[in-house]
Amino acid sequence: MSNSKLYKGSLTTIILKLLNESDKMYGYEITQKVKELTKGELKITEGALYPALHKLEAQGLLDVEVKKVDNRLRKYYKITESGEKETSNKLNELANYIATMQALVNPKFSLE
Amino acid sequence: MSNSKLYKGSLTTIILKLLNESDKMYGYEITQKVKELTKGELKITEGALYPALHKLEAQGLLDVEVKKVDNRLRKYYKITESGEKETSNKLNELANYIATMQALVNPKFSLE
DNA sequence: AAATATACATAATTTTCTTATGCATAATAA
DNA sequence: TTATTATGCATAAGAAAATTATGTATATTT
Repeated sequence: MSNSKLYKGSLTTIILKLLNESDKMYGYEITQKVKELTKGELKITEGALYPALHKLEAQGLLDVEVKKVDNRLRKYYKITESGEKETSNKLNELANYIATMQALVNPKFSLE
Repeated sequence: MSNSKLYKGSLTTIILKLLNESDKMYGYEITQKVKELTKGELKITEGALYPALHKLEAQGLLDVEVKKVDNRLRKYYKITESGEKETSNKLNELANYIATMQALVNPKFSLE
């Protein structure tokens, strides 16, 4: 993730959320989708993305399937059942974090 | 910062924002204020806080003044002029980050 | 023919945290 | 009265999660 420098820790949430919504995606596709959805605000770097995908796979949150398309390899990732649960956890954490930061930074929002 | 695990990079923004609002604060006071404002959601650890304060001071964003109160030392931090500018930058970045994440994670929010 | 896009991967480094430890005084609880 | 908790600062070791720099390879566009 570049062009934001901020708030490391959200990449996993982004990956899980995108894969939770689509049947399957491959790495490069994820980088393009994020660029599109954020109007270029967020650019996921490969150095961050691929290790993150490998870790999620190792944790059993994603399954992988390799396919050859146009003579090039693609590794399609698909969310598992426990990945779906973790997605929900991560999204809750994110919502909670945003609420917390707004309470801190914007006096108008107070918690509870 | 503990009890949240989330989103490294926000501590500096929090410190600057709090100091931008009050005349001066000391480290321990900041930890208590954050705990109070977030209803215990966010607990800033000393291991994160003090190095962060030292760095902000070294960058010229904060000034420091040592006082002895009740026979104990307190290091009061006060925001500088360039600290005020940086606060505004950081708050914009935060607002931008939140908008970006909502666009990614919540289909209802789209950028622009 | 050269540059850009597609597609994956890893290593070195940096940033920013957590955890652990250390020192010291004041206030409260057992 | 003694032990614990609170107040107050600090740093070192380690972990986590990025950035930056490479590397390989094919396809497409300029």
